[in-house]
Amino acid sequence: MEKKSYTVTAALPYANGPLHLGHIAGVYLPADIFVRFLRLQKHDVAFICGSDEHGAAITLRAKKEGVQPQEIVDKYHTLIKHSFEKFEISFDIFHRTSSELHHQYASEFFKTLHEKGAFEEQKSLQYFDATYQQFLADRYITGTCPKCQHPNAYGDQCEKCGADLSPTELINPTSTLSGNTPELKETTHWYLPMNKHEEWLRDWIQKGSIEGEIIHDPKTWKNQVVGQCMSWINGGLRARAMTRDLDWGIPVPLPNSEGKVLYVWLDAPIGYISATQQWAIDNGENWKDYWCKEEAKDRKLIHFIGKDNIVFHAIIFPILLKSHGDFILPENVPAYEFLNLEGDKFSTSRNWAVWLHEYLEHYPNKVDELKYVLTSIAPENKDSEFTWADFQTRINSELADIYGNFVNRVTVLIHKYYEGVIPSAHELTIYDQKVLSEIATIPGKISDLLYQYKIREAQQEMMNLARIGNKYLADEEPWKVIKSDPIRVETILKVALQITEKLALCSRVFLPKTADTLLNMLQINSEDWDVTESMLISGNSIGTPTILFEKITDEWVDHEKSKLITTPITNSKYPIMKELISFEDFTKMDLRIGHVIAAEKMENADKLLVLKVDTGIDERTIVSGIAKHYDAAAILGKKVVVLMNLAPRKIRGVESHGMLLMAENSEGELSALISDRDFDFGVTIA
RNA sequence: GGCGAGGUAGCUCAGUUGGUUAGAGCGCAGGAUUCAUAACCCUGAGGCCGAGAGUUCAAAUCUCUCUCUCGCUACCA
Repeated sequence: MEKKSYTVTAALPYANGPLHLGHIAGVYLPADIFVRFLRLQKHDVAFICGSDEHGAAITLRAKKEGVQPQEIVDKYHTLIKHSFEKFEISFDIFHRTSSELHHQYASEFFKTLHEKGAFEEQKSLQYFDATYQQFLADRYITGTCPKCQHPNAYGDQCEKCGADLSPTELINPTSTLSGNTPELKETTHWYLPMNKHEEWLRDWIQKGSIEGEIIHDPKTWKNQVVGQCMSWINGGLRARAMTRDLDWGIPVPLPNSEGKVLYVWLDAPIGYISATQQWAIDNGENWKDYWCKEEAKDRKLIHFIGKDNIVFHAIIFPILLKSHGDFILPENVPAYEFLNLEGDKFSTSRNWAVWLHEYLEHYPNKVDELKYVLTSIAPENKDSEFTWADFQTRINSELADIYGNFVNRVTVLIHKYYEGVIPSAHELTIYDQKVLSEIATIPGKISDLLYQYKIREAQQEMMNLARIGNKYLADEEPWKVIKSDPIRVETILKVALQITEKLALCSRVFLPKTADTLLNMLQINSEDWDVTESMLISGNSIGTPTILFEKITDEWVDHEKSKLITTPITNSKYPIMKELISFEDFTKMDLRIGHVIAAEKMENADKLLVLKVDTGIDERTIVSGIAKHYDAAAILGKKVVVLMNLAPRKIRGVESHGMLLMAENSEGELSALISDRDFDFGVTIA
């Protein structure tokens, strides 16, 4: 086999939130399977990733939470890194873009491009916050949407009507930094004139050729990748700014560029390179062997990404690499579609997600189970669907019943008949030979599929080994033959154990923990993918049978499903959202405006006021625990929101009929909810 | 709005350049079996291939129209 070398990258996760199953199924797990396979094929491979820690979203979040951006990225970098480790994603390095090395190299990269004339300087008018003395990124400006009049549209987009906006279109623009109206001021940015690159990109995407030389086969690229790239190119590429006015990121390494940083999408993919450099330093390698034309001539660069990242990896980054001049271009950009969850999109803001770190915390011994399920439903060609019921079915009736049970059958029989010692095979029947030659073809099939990035089908082939094994046992019936021909049974079980061996070897790619367990049991150790000769040694004893995969109970499924609705939104400042209620539940509440016509402090109680409230239909007594925030005089005469039909309750001897609604902040301070228009008391609220 | 990718069995998905009765796994039904995690093995039932029109001897596959989902839409990252 021809020896090849690979540099494999997985999209840098953005360090402002944890990872969920969608990220794993659509990028990291497929990449990891591919890389584990390449390593067993003895290819020279570097598997590179890291966290993406710059960009406006992080600074906005930091401001909102009242912390430094560094605190946020430190927190999520650590969380994400640990999750990957526990989930056994086998990166050679998981680096970060806030590192000094990355800052240095990204600056250098930018300078080289600048010296080669890859950028164009353009002046434009941009909003400037005079109080903070800085230009404002689009996300830092809010105002009224000119299309739908939504009062809180962002400078780039109105989240209500979905319109794409530019900051200058906003009515009454406001700086989110100071709350003041920003002023328009001239600023300079460095643009990448992508239009100049259309011609070679077209050839490269469609024919896989650069300057007439074929460097990859475009048929191996996914439809959606080629389709989307060609749509961009045919639509005409335009210059795109590669710098931003922001104080978080990599400073533009040029004179007169104070307050400007590299665009995070320029910075992030360079992170693949700087991460490789760090890894090379740590391991005595030369990073150029992994990236540069001269040194890495036959190396294949593969970017695993999600579909939202296609143009950046298949158009913009290649332009940067080619403009720089030293680099190889990606050989393929396998882009995965998205994973949905129980019929709905994964959503961080709505907290509709299964978080990897939580899963790993709750089920640290169920890593391979999750890998199996996510590989089975990997969104290779279209969006796919994760449900907990499906998770249960796949583990119980595939992993446990077919795979686990097969291994169990073989080991139990060997223990029963031979006290755990591997028997010798004698004369092979035609059927034995057929089975053995059939299983010998499986590694090759898996190999072909993996080179085409068809991981779900490849995993199916692994499962076929267990199916073949189960059928072999059913056909040969050693538990019957043992009574008439015990010698024959030795052969049968040896063959069955060879199927187990093959299964274990193939599992190294998909189910590494399970593979370790099995290979350990069989006392086999191999670093090669396709092992033609069995390495089982007759006379060795195998360990005691253990259950490989426990079944998933209905309780588990119910528990996980209920968590989806009630899990907290990841924002520590405010209490978590309560369980959803139906509209019918809501209509049960009778809310009205009431008028406080009398108020007095209850004796011998610090917190209580006894109020008399006119609700329009009656005058009632309400005891309210607000004395620390409102004295009697302050609340007297106010129009307040009253929950009318709360069951009456005696408080310190006085019966209270209803409840005053109050807002409460994290310090426990209260504010009465009052009507902002002068409606008469007695009106209902709905 | 424009562009890209999808819509195939109850579920999750395959279907190469148009070519017999449209496939797999799971689920379901029936049978067989007992070494095994009530597991395994065999058989079977399930599809107007999103809707409509067209090209063709022949369409899931090519063309057009419509519809639904997801993504991108150039300063979101």
